[in-house]
Amino acid sequence: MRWNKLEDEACSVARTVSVIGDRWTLLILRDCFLRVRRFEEFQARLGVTRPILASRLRKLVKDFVLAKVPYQERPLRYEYRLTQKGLDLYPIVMSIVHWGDVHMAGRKGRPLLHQHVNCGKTFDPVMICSACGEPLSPKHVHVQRGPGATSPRHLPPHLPVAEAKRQRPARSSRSQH
Amino acid sequence: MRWNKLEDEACSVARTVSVIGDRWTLLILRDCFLRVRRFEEFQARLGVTRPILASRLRKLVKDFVLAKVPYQERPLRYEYRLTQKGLDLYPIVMSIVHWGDVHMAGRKGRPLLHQHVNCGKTFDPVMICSACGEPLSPKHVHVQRGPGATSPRHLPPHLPVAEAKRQRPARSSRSQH
DNA sequence: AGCGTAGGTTCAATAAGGAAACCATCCCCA
DNA sequence: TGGGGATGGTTTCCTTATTGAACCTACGCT
Repeated sequence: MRWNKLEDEACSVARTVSVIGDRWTLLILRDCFLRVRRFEEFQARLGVTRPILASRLRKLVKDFVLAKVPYQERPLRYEYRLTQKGLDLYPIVMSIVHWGDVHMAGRKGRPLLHQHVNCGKTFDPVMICSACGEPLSPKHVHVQRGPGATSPRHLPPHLPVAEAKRQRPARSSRSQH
Repeated sequence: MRWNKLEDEACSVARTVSVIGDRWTLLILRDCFLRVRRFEEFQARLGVTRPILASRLRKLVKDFVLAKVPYQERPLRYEYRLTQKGLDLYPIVMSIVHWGDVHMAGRKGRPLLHQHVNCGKTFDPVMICSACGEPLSPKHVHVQRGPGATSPRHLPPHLPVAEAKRQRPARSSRSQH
C-alpha cells in the first residue's frame, strides 16, 4: 500500500500516521515542543541528514502542523513554529515521552522531568475520560461505529460488517453467496 | 544516524520511537487494541505485505510489547497479544486517534466513537496533570534535567549545558541528592 | 575580494519496502 | 496415499527511500 493512500482511509489512526507516522517527524516534533525552531538547530540536535530534514519540514508545513514565519529580513530567514494544529499534538508527544520514561528508562532514571507551572509539582501525564473524569483503561472502552465509518476494513472485528450493508438497500435480487 | 542507535539515546521520545515509530507498527497496534490477534487477520485488515508484517510482529515480540501465545496445538498456532507493556501504549494510541478525529475527520465525521463502559457516555480522551488534575497545555509545562540526562544534545536549548558539568565533581559527602 | 552564516539542493551508493510466488505443517477426507 | 485447505510465514526480484558528502545561493562583514 502506498503512503499517500493512508490519508484517504476511514481511520483516524491511519490519517494521523500519514502526517506524523515517521521516525524523524516525531523527533522533529519533540524538538518543536522544546522550542527548537531553525533548520540548523534541528539538524545539529537530531543528527538527521539535511535532505530528510528539509523534506519532513516541508511536509509538516504542507499539512499545517508547522508554519514558516520570517524572523529576519535581508537575508530573509524563516523559522518553523507549531500551529494550533501542531500544538494539539502535545498529548501524543507527552504520552510517548511517558511510555519511554516508564518502560525504556535506564537504571539512571528518566532523562527529563516535567514540572506543571500551574501547581509547581513534577508530574506525569494521565489520560482521563472527558465525561466522567476517570482514568482510561483499554478494557473499559467500547468502540462503536461513527458517522464517518465507511470501509468495514477498519472497523473492530466485533462490530458486524452486516451493519455496513444495511446502509445500501439498492439490491433487489439477493445474489447468492 | 542508524536506527539501532536510537534506542541508546538519552531521550524517552527516541527510545519509544525506536520501538513503535514506524507507520505499520502503529497500525498494527491500533488493531491490537481492537482485539485483532492473528497474522492472517492483521494482513487482511492492514493490507500490509507479509514480509513486513512478519518483521514488525517479530520486533514487537522482541521488545515485549506483544507476546506470542499458543491458541491451539496440533497444528501449533500462535496469536499475538498485548503484554502489560503493550497495554500501556493505550494513551499513545488514543491520543493519535483523537488528533485524527479533531483534525483529519472528513465532513462525514469521525469513523469511530468511544464509549466509556464505567459511565456509559461517549467521550474524548483528556490529558491531565497527575499532581493537580488540571488539563495539560504545552505552555504550562516546564522541562527540567532528570537523573538520566547525559548528552546535552537532547536537552531543551533553554537548559544550560553547564549544568551537566556541575554534576561531574566526584562527591564524597552527600550521597543522595 | 574573501570569508562566514543560514538554509537549503544535487548526486551516487546503500538500505528498506512492495508484489507475487513459494514453502512447511498439520488436519481432514476419499 | 494422495489431494486440498488453513495458517503462518520465507524467497525472489524490483522499485523507492535514505544516507553522506559535496555543492549552491543570498546576504553581511571586514
